[in-house]
Amino acid sequence: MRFPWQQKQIVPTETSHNLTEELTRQGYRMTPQRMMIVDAIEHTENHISAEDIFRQVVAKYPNVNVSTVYRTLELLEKLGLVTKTEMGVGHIVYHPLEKGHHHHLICRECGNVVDLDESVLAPLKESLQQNYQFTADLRHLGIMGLCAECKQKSQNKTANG
Amino acid sequence: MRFPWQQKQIVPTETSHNLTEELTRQGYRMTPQRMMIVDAIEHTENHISAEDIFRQVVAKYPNVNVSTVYRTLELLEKLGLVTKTEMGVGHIVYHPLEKGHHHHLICRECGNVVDLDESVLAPLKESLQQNYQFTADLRHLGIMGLCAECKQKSQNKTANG
DNA sequence: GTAAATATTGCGACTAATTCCAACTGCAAC
DNA sequence: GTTGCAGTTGGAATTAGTCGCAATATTTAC
Repeated sequence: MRFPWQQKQIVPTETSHNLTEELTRQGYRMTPQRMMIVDAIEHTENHISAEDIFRQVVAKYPNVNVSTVYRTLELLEKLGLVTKTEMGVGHIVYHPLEKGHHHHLICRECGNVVDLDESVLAPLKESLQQNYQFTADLRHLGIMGLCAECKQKSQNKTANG
Repeated sequence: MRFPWQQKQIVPTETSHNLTEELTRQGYRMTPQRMMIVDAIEHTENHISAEDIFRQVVAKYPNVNVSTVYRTLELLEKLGLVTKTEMGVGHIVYHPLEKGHHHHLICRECGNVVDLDESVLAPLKESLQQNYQFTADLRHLGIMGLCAECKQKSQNKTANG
């Protein structure tokens, strides 16, 4: 019998190479649980919640515990391998740093998320440094607001009603 | 016998006039619970957490329920009377809008909070509107980072160790 | 006054996330 | 092999916050 983590699909793939290698290189163990968690993170299009990771891992190995997922995410974040982003109050998602870190514009009406290039926040970071001697950590930012479409709609509503 | 909410100190004061008046003006009831909650919000120097509000209210009236605090805060926020700010992931605080809305620079080392004038974020808001047609809601923003002092310290540590 | 309608509250169940601790794993030293 | 130990895990308990619902309070209509 093969245990789930011994199956082909959860052996580290090309894309998971970075996270796995970095973990082992720094003296951490690549346990089956961590393999499955890393795999889930790296096979997501963009970002993924802790809950979703847990769901995926549990499907392969039902005994895994949520706290293991959170601990692994905490470790990966500490090592600078994944980014934690707050997408609106209370909704936290993760994504691997190798895919580049950017920000998110989240529409509070339709929930749509638009990625924002890091450079847009550079002037703000500069200004905070200059005027407040504060080194802002702007790697994980979710900015709430209204997209053009929803703003249009809400203006129509006000005008008509 | 007088119930706690009938005591002088929780009758709406000068500063709580706005919130109380606005609530009643819009057809909401000023219940003893709401009086105590509003009172806590308005007698704080700057901002206050839901938990702290609950602690204060419970001290006067032990039967009050947490959910009442959260519901009242939700209502006040909906009416635009208080602002909800995320001070670092997972730590949410509230403050009355009448005291002016500003932003916060939160040092992740020492935890110090520096208030930031709204105008500093105006260029960013402008740029998001221009380049992304996105109307950013930047009223409640807590920016994490390192203050000058802690940055100095961390650089020394790296240099010596 | 009472009755009906509505607003608000308390309670208990639930979720996401964290923390503590005892048990387990892998590895090096003997 | 087995001992010791740091790293890691599972499970149970805890925390902040949310939700549905029945009970209560207030307002309005009579």
